[in-house]
Amino acid sequence: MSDEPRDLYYHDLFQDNQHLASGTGMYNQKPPTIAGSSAYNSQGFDPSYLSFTECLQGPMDYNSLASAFGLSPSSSEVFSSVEGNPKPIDVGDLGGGGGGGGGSDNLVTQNSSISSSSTEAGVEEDSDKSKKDGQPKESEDGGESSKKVGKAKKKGEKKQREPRFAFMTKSEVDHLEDGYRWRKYGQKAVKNSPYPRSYYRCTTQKCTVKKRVERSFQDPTTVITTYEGQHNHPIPATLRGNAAAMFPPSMFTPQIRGPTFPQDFFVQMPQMGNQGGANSIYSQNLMNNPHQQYQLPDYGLLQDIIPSMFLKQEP
DNA sequence: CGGCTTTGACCCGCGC
DNA sequence: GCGCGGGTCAAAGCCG
Repeated sequence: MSDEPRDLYYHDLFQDNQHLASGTGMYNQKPPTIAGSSAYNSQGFDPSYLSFTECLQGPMDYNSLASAFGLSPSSSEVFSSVEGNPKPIDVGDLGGGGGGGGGSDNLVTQNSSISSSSTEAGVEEDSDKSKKDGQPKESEDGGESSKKVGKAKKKGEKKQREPRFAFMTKSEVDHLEDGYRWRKYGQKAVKNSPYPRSYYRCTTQKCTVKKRVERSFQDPTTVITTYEGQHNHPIPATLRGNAAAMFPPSMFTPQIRGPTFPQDFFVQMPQMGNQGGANSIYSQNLMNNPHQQYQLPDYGLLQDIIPSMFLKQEP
């Protein structure tokens, strides 16, 4: 394990605003002002960006994403810049400082494989899934194990993950409404954290998107949500009129072409409201038009948030 | 009654 | 090889 698996970093806006202000490199930008607003355009935001949603369900590459966030397309630059920052944290630490520990596979490790092996991961993921989700209870052919989970998995086939991204929100509710329908399929205690981690799967057929939700043990008011995969469908129309209306159908043109999004990135949203509804709106706006001058009633301009997103890049 | 949550067990990768 | 921890399954229970 010499290949530094620190794939993912995030900037803790909640606690390190001051660092941001005096940070180095590209982070030497004004910290987001929730209530206020000022323009970040001058900071070099490129109008040619991709939406958050596109990250979820459409193809995109790191460079475009980077430029979208006003970061240099030069991955190494981004990386080093982040590295030198006040608080580079990998997702392992998020799970309540835990993960880091024994650490087995975390976002980081798993994704580094994606990063390095280019864009075929998605396919693998699918086939990998089909062994379970695809063929549910095959009943273990009544052979030996009657209750063992028949996980016939080919050895040698390394499990690959969909690209993921995570963001933090200040919220009292763990499961933030994001417009999609999720089914909880598991919950695990997080090592070194009093808060459990919940696992959700998109209930839409053939949609393999998953998400994990956990509360930061360092800041219990913060919820860490990690998405994995890309939605291949629009937001269920039945979901809160507001949410659905917010997304033009054209925005959901199926673009399942495998994970062309090679990296994980971590987004942190400052000061979310406490109500699911509020969070929902906020998130959705961000997801779809991260660079637009959305005026968020209680949280200020989205443009103030964008700079808080940042990327990582494995050299 | 269908869909969702809960929860214990199992699988698997990784570090020691 | 073993143990640990993360991730997933699936039966059972809950709820609208």
